[in-house]
Amino acid sequence: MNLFTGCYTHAIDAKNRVSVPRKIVDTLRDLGSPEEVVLTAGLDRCLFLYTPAGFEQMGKAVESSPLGQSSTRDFQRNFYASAEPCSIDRSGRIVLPEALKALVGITDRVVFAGVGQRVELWQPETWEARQMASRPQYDKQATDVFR
Amino acid sequence: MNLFTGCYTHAIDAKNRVSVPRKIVDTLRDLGSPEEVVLTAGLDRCLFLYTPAGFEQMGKAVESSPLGQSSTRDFQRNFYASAEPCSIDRSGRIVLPEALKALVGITDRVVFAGVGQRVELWQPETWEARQMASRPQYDKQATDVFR
DNA sequence: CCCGTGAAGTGGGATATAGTGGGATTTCGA
DNA sequence: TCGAAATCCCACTATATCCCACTTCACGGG
Repeated sequence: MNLFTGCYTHAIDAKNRVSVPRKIVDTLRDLGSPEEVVLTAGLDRCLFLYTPAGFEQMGKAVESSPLGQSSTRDFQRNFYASAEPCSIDRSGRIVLPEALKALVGITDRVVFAGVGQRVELWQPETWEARQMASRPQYDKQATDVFR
Repeated sequence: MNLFTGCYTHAIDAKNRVSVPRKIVDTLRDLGSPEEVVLTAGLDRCLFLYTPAGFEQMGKAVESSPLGQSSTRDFQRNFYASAEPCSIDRSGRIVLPEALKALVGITDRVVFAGVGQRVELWQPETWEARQMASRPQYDKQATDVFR
């Protein structure tokens, strides 16, 4: 399946390395990018992880927003300037850039959350809190989608 | 027939494996997915089981929502992060992810309930209670369903 | 009526691999 | 040329996966 799913918590070692969950790597392979990803500042205090192709496509959406608005320009700056390509080494790990770690408060462990077209990286505590807070609305919204 | 029906109770072993009822597997084969399914958090404290195709179709409804809304992002997170593809091994079993088991209180046995387009997985006691509670209103519910 | 056959569900041991840690080597800047 | 840092490479462990065997039950034939 070519969608990211599942939720996995992995440890970050002293060299800022973290294993990419096997299931995520499998999906990356299905998407044609088994060893290159792009990490960038996400929304709600997390990082977004895309395939290079997925990142470019997301970029198109950003481009099409009206440049006239200063908020658009600010967003573009964050989106592009904080983006970093990362390669997956032969033991299935990436190195988390220090700047991105600091940006979302990731310290020694990270949650990989598959979210369809993208993967999100969270500090475990932040992820937990966010899930707790949003779950009550989930059932309500879900009735429109499930059948 | 390409609709899921019937109700079966199976044991979960020490490795979190559970046999998929033969009748369910037959329907999966008719739907063109004899050995891959997607498990996800359902409604009313049960899990939903779909074919990969069925799951992706639901994803389409999710994709069309605006990423700009934080409620959309939260919904996507719940929907995708709680989903796991599972493969059916050669003895007809799947492994139930620990997180999903915990989410709906499944312990050592599970009820497979065929519900048309999907299959539901329940903790037996929860299933029983739900059936008990809703049975008396069956006739009344029918007025909402058939019209 | 009894036994043979096969399929469905279950249990357990052997093997593979995902995740992690640490040392060695290379690269880059001073 | 030297030192620090990043990268590469190998090793270990816990867990997941594969594979085989057993049991129970339904069915059918002798």
